[in-house]
Amino acid sequence: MGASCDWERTKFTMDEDLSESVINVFIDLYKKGLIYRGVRMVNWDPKALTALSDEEVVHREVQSKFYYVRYQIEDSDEYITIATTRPETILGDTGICIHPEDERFRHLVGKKALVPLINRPVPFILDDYVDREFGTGALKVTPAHDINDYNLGLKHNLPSIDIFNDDGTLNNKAEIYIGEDRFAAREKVAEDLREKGHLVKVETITNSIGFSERTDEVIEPKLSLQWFLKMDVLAKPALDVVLDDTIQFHPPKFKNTYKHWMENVRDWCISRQLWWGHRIPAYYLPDGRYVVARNRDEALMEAREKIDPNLSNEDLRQDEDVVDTWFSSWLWPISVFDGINRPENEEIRYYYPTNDLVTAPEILFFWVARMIMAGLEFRNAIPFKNVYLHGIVRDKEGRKMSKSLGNSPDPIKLMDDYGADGVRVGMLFSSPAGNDLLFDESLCEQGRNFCNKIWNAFRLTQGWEVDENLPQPDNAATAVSWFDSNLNQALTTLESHFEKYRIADALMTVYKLIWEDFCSWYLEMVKPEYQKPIDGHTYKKTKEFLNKLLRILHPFMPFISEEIYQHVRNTGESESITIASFPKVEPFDQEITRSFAFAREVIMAIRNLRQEKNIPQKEEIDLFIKKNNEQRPDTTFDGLVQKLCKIDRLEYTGTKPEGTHSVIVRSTELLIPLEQHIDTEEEIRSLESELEYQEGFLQKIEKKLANEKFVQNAPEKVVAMEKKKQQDAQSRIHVIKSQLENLKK
RNA sequence: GGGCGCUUAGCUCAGUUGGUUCAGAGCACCUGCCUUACAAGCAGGGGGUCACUAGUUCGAAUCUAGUAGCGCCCA
Repeated sequence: MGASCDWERTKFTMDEDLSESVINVFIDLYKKGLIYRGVRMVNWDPKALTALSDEEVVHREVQSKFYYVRYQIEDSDEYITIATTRPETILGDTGICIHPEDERFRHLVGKKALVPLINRPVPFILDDYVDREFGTGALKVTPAHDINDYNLGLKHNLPSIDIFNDDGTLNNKAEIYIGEDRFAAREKVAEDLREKGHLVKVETITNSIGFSERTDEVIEPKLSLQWFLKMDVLAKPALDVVLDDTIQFHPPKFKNTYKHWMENVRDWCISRQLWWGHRIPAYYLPDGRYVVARNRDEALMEAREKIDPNLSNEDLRQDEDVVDTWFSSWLWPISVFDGINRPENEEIRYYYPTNDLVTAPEILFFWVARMIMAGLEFRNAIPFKNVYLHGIVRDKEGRKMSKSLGNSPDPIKLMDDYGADGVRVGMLFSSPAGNDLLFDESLCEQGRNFCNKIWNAFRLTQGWEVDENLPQPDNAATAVSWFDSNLNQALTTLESHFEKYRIADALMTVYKLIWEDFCSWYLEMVKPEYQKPIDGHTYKKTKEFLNKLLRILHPFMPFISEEIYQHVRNTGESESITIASFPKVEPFDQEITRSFAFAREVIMAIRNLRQEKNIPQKEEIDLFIKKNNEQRPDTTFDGLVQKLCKIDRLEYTGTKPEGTHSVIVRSTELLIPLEQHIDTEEEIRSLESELEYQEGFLQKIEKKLANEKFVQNAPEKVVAMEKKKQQDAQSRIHVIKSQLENLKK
């Protein structure tokens, strides 16, 4: 939605040059001895006839039968009972596992059990993997058909007997029911066990079964020959550059996660049984030997050279498998500029390394870590300096949005309802770096309202009639210099947020700058009276401010900022905001922003009083400001206070005039004449409660300052601040007290 | 089972490496306004023992340890 991309440069990992890079890298790593073939347990989908990644397997709790089967002990009348949900797999059993401390079975160690129906003798092994409480406490071990059994088998040197064909039917290793489907075989085996007296009982249990995300077929764990990439050599340098902050993660908490993974990294299984992808460049001979080469011709040459000079093209069969998609993605920062095939070309030298990578934490390992490895391995340089990890949008229940769950909001619908900018703002508002966010449409609504606000502010300025001959009123001049300072101050804050990758905070700064400072304050300050023109200078400055604000806003709201920019841009400026420069911080007057902060409090206090006393907006009132000791009053914003509060007469006074209601701001007393009866009793009550609060506050500070340890240990700045607070509180208390005295007279 | 993280207002979340009246934002809620850019708005308001317990410190939402819930990643 509104990304400013260079659409002339699109790339796909399956493009010819990028595919070539993948093949070249495969061959290079193979020659370095980093790629090898090995056996591994995969998630097999017998219907789709492919291995699946763990992410493509959906686990569901289902009702299953738990069969208790007894195995005879060899050369004995004794039996041992084991429990299983998959009785058909006993045909692939190669051991029985018992807990080393389980008294019930200790005497069986060294003996053998006979697998029922086929009478295969299998040994007992001892391992504390077994849960003594579960089932019967004895576990049948089928290394070829269960990942845990596979690991047990490896540990205890048990053979693997694979009894299934790829389509889930039994093969001749099963000895019986050859050609039957695994589920039909389960029924038949159970029936046979019952007939022969091996079935002790059947229970119902709930267990978790993996299903194929695509075919919904029950996943069969299957041993298969796969290609692997050794990780240790590649991981070490990739870990170092993150640990020493050559590459920085934002937020940095992901360093730990990364470290843990890189230190425990396992070899990367890079082959996939899919019909699409980059095909593995390995060519097999009929006897199973193979060569790895760029293409068929080179493979044939190499095979003739190394193996048999009489080989022909027909003798070679290319590996059916393809490489994992990440095996092309990890090259992206390099291959996108053809830096693998042409390492010295101009583009790769200009664009590599880049600055920032923006991605989700969930692919920190899959992708980010591997890009770093590839960068260091193939270019001897890191691919990027910063990694910004944004949150993942989840639904209200905290679930990841996914197509299969159907819980994603329809982005087109969202844009119809809130506009693309509105949706962007909604997303950005709730994206503190690295934390997930629960999707909430009300944030998009907020974004839409913001668009509306900006548009209306623009409409207001458009509607103004400009009179170039009109001199600039003082109020407008003050407003302009205040907003100019305020804008630059906000820009400073904004820069610091950007530097720290705090995008949501940056947006909030812009949001408040536009909505509160520009719309609610500045525009109200300079707005001419109804049907009167605005002076040329103020108009020009206002248009400049708007122009600047749009450029600041553009990264967050590209569409509306461009639309309005086209109306306010000056001749000679960039023709599109997408290429306009971001405003730079200019020196600003902090004095005026401080002075405004006070004026703002005064204005708010008066508005408050109006509301409390039900004084209509339109009715003009007078304001007396009691002179504060010997201090010189700051009158910079007096005119604007008058304008924004509809004050007819504003005067400084030494004493409180009759019939005025008093409001205290900081330690200044504001006195407003009220025609209606002034409830002295109530005023006294409210002043007394204010006095109580201020005295409590003062007490707290004085206690702190009386504490020698505090004065000694705290930084000077903090102590000075406390002293300032003390003074302020004291003078406020003084004002309240004298006011109370007046009232009680 | 291993690792990482979370718990702050009714809801969704900030709180920038312990110190301004620091307890915040938006939404929701309440009050008053159809004020001439904007009711998708304006001006105000209420609301939290910062999960719990103990510690470190002059000072803790922030640091340490434990407890209780919850989430994610990898097995």
